[in-house]
Amino acid sequence: MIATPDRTPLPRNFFDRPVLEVAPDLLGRLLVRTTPDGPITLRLTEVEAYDGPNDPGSHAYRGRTPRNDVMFGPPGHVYVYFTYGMWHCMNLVCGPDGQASAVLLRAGEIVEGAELARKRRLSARNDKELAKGPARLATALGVDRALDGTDACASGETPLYVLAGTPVPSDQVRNGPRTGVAGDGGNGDAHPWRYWIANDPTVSPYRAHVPRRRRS
DNA sequence: CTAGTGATTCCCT
DNA sequence: GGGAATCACTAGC
Repeated sequence: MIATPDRTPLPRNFFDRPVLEVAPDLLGRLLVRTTPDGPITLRLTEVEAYDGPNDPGSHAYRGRTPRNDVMFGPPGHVYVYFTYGMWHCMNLVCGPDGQASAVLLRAGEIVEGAELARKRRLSARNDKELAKGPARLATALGVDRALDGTDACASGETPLYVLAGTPVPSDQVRNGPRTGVAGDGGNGDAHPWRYWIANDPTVSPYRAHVPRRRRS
């Protein structure tokens, strides 16, 4: 018997914890994007942790800038960045005000509003691909820098918020190295930054980081 | 399935 | 100036 997902918002103190504690706890939670045409709801299936000042792979590693400013603010807010000239990716800020850690939302399953997500993701061959990858996830939900700094703990009062949903039992959580991150030191290092739901078809495939060659 | 590469623009050095 | 927390597409196995 499947429990009905909990539609109460996650409280701010949920995010005011160490990022490696928050990240696996976000799996199975519901992200709601309200749009003029109706809500799009996504169940989180894959996330990745960035540990602020201690983490060479984090955007916050080299200090506060206009781009990463929201990461240094209070927990429970959305940090959106623009990358590769074309894409946006979204994070949820964790830890106390000033700490600058965050969880990148890498993939999810669209559980409501799939017809709206499909219009934004015309290249998706099936619904499993709608949010399979961090930029795809942001595209499917219509998230860009205009939503940078949104409070995700204020249900109904913001265009983007997180509900308790159904947390995933720890025996269904898998973890491993981050994907595609420069300065992550290759392999043997540190923490299991990336977390996903075992055998979930919406989880993005692993890709090792490849340094780009210069254009001729 | 895997591996390689072009697209395209912002931001920090 | 040049790298970037990616994607879509192609070729080849």
